[in-house]
Parts: sequence; C-alpha cells; structure tokens
Amino acid sequence: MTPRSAKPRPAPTIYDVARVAGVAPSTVSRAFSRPDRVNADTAERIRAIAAELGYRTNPLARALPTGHTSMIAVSSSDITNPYYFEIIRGAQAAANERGYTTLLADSQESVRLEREALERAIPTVEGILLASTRMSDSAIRMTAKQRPLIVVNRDVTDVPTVVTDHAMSVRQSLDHLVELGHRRFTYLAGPEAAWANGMRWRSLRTYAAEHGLQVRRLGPYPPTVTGGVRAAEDFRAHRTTAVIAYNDLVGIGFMKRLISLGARLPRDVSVVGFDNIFACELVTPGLTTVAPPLRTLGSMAVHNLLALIGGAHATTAQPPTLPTRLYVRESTDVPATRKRAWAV
Amino acid sequence: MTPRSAKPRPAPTIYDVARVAGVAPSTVSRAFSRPDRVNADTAERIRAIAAELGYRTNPLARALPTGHTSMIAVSSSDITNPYYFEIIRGAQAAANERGYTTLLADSQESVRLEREALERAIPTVEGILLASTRMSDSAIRMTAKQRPLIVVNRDVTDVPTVVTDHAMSVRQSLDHLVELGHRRFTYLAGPEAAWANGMRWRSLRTYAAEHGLQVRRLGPYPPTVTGGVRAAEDFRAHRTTAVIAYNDLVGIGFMKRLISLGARLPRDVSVVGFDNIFACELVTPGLTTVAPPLRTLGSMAVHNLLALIGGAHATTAQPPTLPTRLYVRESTDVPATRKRAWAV
DNA sequence: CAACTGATGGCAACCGCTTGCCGTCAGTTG
DNA sequence: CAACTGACGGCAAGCGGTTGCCATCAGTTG
Repeated sequence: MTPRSAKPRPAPTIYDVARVAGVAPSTVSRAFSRPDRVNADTAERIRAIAAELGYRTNPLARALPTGHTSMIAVSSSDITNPYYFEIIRGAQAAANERGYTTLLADSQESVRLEREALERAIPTVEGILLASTRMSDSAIRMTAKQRPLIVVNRDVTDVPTVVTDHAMSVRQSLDHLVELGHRRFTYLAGPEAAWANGMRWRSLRTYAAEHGLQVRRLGPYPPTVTGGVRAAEDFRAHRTTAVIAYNDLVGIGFMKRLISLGARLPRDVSVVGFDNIFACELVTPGLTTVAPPLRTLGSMAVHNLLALIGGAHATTAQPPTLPTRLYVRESTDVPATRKRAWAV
Repeated sequence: MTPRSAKPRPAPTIYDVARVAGVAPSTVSRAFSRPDRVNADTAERIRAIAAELGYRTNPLARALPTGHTSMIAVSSSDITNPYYFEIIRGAQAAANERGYTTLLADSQESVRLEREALERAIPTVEGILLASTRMSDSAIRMTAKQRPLIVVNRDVTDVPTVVTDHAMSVRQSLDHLVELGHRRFTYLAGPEAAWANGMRWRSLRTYAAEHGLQVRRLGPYPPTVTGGVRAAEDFRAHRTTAVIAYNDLVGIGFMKRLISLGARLPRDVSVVGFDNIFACELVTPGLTTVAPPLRTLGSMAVHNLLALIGGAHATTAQPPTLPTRLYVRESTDVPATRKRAWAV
C-alpha cells in the first residue's frame, strides 16, 4: 500500500516567496495584506513572483493571529426543503462576493445534530446565519453571545433578524382574490408554533376586517401535502369560493384531494399558497402563490451579518422586512356562478 | 457606535488549562490528542478542568502544524437541484459522523464560480467531493493532484468515483413496462454531454436487443420541464405505448403537455422517469420512476474519500456502483386496447 | 545494590502569517 | 548644512496547538 496518493509537494509559503524576491517574509505578507505599507514596485515584483510560484495565502495560518477566518456558518434545519435552499443560495452568493466561504450545517430536523454542527463550526467561523432553526429562542440568544448571529424569518428578541413582509404577502393574495370577485375565504392553518402561521392569520383577519370580508379558519394542519389532503376533507363541510393555504405544500395537497373528489379547479374553488416552491408550476392547475424574496433574504442576511462582524451595532443593520411578490397561475379564477358547481 | 456586540472574553486555551492544572501546555495537548501518552489520572484531571473552563480545542490552531483540518469540500453545480441535495445530505451525515465538517460550494452552474469556490476551499480542506460538476475531466484531474478527491456519478479516468448502476435502473423500468405488456418504447434523450444520458441509452438498446423489443430515440432535449414539453410535441408524430424519459423533469413536462393535448395517462401512454425527485408524487398522475440511492451515494463517497485521506490507495476504495430502486406510481399501466385511444 | 527500563511530563521548535516597533535613508526644511 | 520627517523594510514576538527529544523517577533485573 503506497502511503498516500495526493498532495505532492507542500504549497509555497511567504518564506519561499521572500527568498526568491530577496526580501523579508514580513514584506511579502504586507505586499498582500497592506499594499500601501510597501513600495508599489516592490509589491508588484513580489506579487509577480508569488503568482509564478503559485503562492496562495494560507487562510488557516492567517486566521490564527487575526481571528479572521473568512468563513460564516449557515445553519438550516432541512436543506431538502425547497423553501430554504434559495435562501442558502442567496447567502452563499453574497458571502462569496465579499470573499467569505460558507460552512453549511444541515441539521436534518434534529436539534441535537444542529447543536453539534454549530458547536463544531463556531470556533472556525466569524459569524452565524440561522436560515431555519429548531433551536429555542434562548438557545439562539446563547449562541449569539459567542459569535455575531443573524436569524432569517423568525422573530427572536434581542437578536438581529431579516424577515419577509407577511402582511404584504397576505394583502397581495387577497387583493388578487377580491379583484376576481371573491368575498368569503378559508385559511388552512399551519402549525401553531410556526411564527409565519400566526403572522399570516393575523394579517388575514386585519385585512378582512378592513375590507368587510369573511374569513374562516380550518386547522391547524401539518405543513405538508398530507396536511393539505386532510384540509380538503374538512373543507367539504365548510366551503368558500377561495382558499388561502398556509403554504404551497398544503395548497397542493388540498387541490389534489379536491380534484380527486370531483371538484373542478379553479372553477369551483380558487386556491393560493405561499412560498412559490418549484412544484407550483408542475402541478395542475399551477398554483397561484406569493413568493418571498428568498434570494434577497439570504443575501440581505449575509450583508447584515458581515456588517455585524465588521463591528456594526445590531441596530445599525438594514431594515429587516422584505417585500413579497404574487405569482398568478391557474389555480385562481373568478368564482363560479351561483349554480351549485360540484356536489359532495 | 459601540465597537462590536459579540465575542466577549476570548476562548480559553491549553495554556489556561495548563496553568490551572499545574502542568505544562504540552501535557494538556496530549491529554486530548494522545491520551495514552499521559498518565490516566492526570489526563482525567486535565479533562475535568478543561470542561469546567469550557475549553474546546481550536481546530484552526490544530490544523496549522498537522494539516488536519477535519473539513472536506462538497462541490455541487446546483444545490437547488432536487437531485443533488440528497447526495449532499448523505455526504454531510457521513462526514459529521466521522468528525468532519463539510464546506458546501454551490457553483450555480457557473464554471467560474465553481473554480473560485474550490480555489478558496482547497487550502482549508483535506479532501474534495464533487457531487456534480461542470469542470472538464482534465480540470478534475488537475484538482485531484492537490487534494484527495472523489467524484459522484461521473466517470473520469484516473479519478476515484462512486456511481449508480445505470444498467440496473434501466432494467428495472423496462422489466416493469414489459410486464405490463409494452413492447415498443421511446426514449426521450437528455443532453448529449451528460454521462448518464449515454449510459441510459446504451443500456436501453442492450436490453431491447436482448429481449427483442423496439426502442426508439427522440431528442436530445434539455433536462427540464420545457424539454419534456418539446418532447411531447415530437412524440405526437411517433407514438409508442411507453416512454422512458431522461429524467423526471422531462417526464413531467412530457406528461403535462400530453394531457393538455387531450391524452389520458397512463391509459394512452405509460411514462417512466429517472431520479425520483420530490415532485414525482405531486403531479397527476404520479410519475413512476427509478430512484438512485442518493443518500447512499453521498455517504459512500465520503467514506471512500476519508479512506483516501487516511492514506488508502485509490484502488482499495469500495466498489463504486450502487443499486437503484423502482418506484411505481400512476403514470404506468397496461397499454390501452388497440382501439385508437386519442387522436392528434 | 548498581545498572537498566519504561512511563510520564517538560522543553522548545515549529506550522504560516500578522503586526508593533525600530533602523535606515532619501528628501525637506530653515 | 544640520536637524527633521516620512516612506520603506526588517526583526521578532506572537496566534494555539503539536511533537521530537530529553530528564526524571519509580520499578525491574541480575
């Protein structure tokens, strides 16, 4: 068995460059990290030699004295959730752009795994981005004491956040439905504990009250396709012409079940979801939905986090509420004429 | 503006622990990294004190002299692709289990971004996992010279790989269709450059030849829903009772279009895809598909990579071809009786 | 009882880079 | 022309661990 197959010669260091250039290692270091601190010509010469030698500054070695690792941790409870990876992607793009590398910690819905991953990551990262977390508020505050931290789409007192504008998203979907002629609505609720669920329901009631509309609530249901199917069962006894689902998954399950029961959508019922997941345009009819600015959410979070790392006070961070956008597809239409459209 | 909000007192070091324990720093270090090299009682005492002080060994500092960073890079051309994140997840789980942290590099389909991300990651990682890459074979080999590397689902000479058993996946779907009574098939081809496309088509022909079946090829199409829609257009002029799509996305687009043209599935045409993406069970009819063992693919890749890092020779790595599994849903059924089922 | 041995702990160099501080030297200033 | 100034480079001390080597000492061995 040969010892090891890769990693031939060790990477060149500033000492190698220094020797070739005939200067002190500190000068090489400065040529890169403080170019103004060294003669322009010298710096240029050093850089040329470095390039030729294939020198790249070792981030580990740099991090040791400075604490500047150029890494941030992004923690997500579930990377397979279509809702999150756009956030992650936005975060990653923003981070890369600023010279930062992201350490992705997928906790697979397990609090223990999440803690472990974070625990492991903390010493090497400069900041933490909680894209979706199962941790308690207090655990989050605890973590925030160790590193600059920012949380996305969740409200934790004393911790900087970036969230979407839930009131706006509700307004957009209702404006749309009202314009089509709907007056009575059903909200298919998500998990009680979900912050977004409370926000949506409250906004919904406020809007309804302001516009003299009727809105009724069913649930709570799990935020899944199955949850939507169950909602459809319940819905049969309490119909309205329009339905607002907690999220797209619920909306899709709801439609699927209704169709299998013989309903014709959107003629009989108009449905709108939230999140604009990929599957919205794959199902039939395509699901009208409100899209949170996921990408922006992620990049904004990183910007604020980096500001925090840079020493900004939490309150100086940018306004944390981002606008949403309505995507109209085939699941919404004018309500059917009064004649009973479908039975049972 | 207050200077910075987080990071109060610096983390304790082995020096702090050593002082309290009344031993030399080297002894503290050994108490953790070489417990057999120090008296059991002493080690225990040190560990107790360390725990009390909240000492955690700084991975950066450790990495400097040893080169052992406990990090591996996972590069994916597109994390939003449902096909990849299960691989990533499997990889991440396996890595965590072995005490490794993963550095996720999402290149968003851009070769430049991928190169940059990798470039940045290389100095800090011990190994590289290419979950899906846009790099050329030679670029991959180049990178493999710098760090132990393993690539998933792609065949690159001289580079260790882990792939799914494409012949098997084709066999599974065709066995299923033949059993239902189909004899003539259409393959909706994916991108010419895609390794999997070639594998599938070849396996298909081999299988067809062996069983005396007819198989015809349409395409190539982009591996997307739109590609599937285009395929459906072409298909109208060349029908068969069964269709094998390059992947699920193509299959879904194909079905969608066919239905909108008035076909009734699976009565008129049976469709099977590859990959078993999430949307397969959301669409109507649910898409029968062959699932690659994504999770296993990821974890197996990490296991092999870690073996490589540990000094194993590339050839000692585990067998790299993983079995697939067929998921039967509603998109496949016995062929319609001879009477012309749908026109146009 | 003297020489030998293995277990244990300390010393100090080193990993690659950063940075405060000092020396040198050319260019200014009066 | 002497004193002063600022630009530029070098020196050396870290950053927090790891590890080869040596010293010590109790326990063995003959």
